[in-house]
Amino acid sequence: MSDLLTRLRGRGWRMTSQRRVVAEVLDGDHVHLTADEVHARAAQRLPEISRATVYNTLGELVLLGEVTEVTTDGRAKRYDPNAHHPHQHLVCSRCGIIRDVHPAGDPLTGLPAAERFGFTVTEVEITYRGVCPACA
Amino acid sequence: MSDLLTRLRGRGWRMTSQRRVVAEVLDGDHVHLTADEVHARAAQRLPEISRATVYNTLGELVLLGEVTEVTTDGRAKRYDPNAHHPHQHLVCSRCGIIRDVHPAGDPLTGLPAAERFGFTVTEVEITYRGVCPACA
DNA sequence: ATCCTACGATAGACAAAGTTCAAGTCAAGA
DNA sequence: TCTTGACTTGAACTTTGTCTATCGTAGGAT
Repeated sequence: MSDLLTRLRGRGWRMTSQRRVVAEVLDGDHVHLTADEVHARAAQRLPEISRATVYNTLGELVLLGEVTEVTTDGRAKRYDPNAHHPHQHLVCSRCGIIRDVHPAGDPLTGLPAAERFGFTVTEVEITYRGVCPACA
Repeated sequence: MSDLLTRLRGRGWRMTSQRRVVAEVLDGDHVHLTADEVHARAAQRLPEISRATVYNTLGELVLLGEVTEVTTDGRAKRYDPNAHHPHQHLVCSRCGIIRDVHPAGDPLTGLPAAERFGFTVTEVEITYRGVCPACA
């Protein structure tokens, strides 16, 4: 994710220790942390980091398109750093574990013109639900 | 939705004025109210109804499969009474209006076995996003 | 290398959405 | 009509997120 840090600096981001730590916490695939979880992990490295800063930084990363928000359970939003690889989510109804998945074809084409009601449709968000092997 | 009332009574529901009013507020298609909106409308007919009762009743209706929860914006959950007619949602990114839509085919088949990671997948929830004619 | 200053961080108050609980009320069967 | 357990109430509480005034500092200017 050092990629991300250089990309952000290139966009005029002022680099602070707080922002660096938040970006590092979000490193990797299949990461779907809530804001509080990001804060907890960031605080392990930088104990004095505040909740407000974590929220601010996450919000900026979303605006920059580096991270996407995912709401799978109507509770806290989760932050998914895998924003440059379009994907959907598969969630276990029992334990809540989340997997990134890739449906066949372009999900947007599944919606016929007659069902678009004049909307200009640009995005699809799909959540598949079921029971994971561990819970079965 | 008097159907609903008789169905519920048949399932042993104790019929109270509060529950009746909540069920009546949720009558109709293309209804996507938040719990607070349900409470506000219910309170027009039954001023002393409490928030807790509205939450309890909505939760029971969801458990009974009569209503589904929809989260389109990461804010309050919305309650969709159209649970017996499988459908998905199309949301305007500007004004937030929600339309029920029906994609072609069974959305579950869009996820190849290789992408299921051993899950038993039973549900799909799709949110299409775009700009509605009024906002364009 | 040091200084400036605007941008970022902080703590704490605030707000929105939802849950819990003890006490009171009432639907429906006897 | 009586009884009883299921239902409702309101207030306090929790969780998640936002706002604001103040303080600190990254990074360009000197």
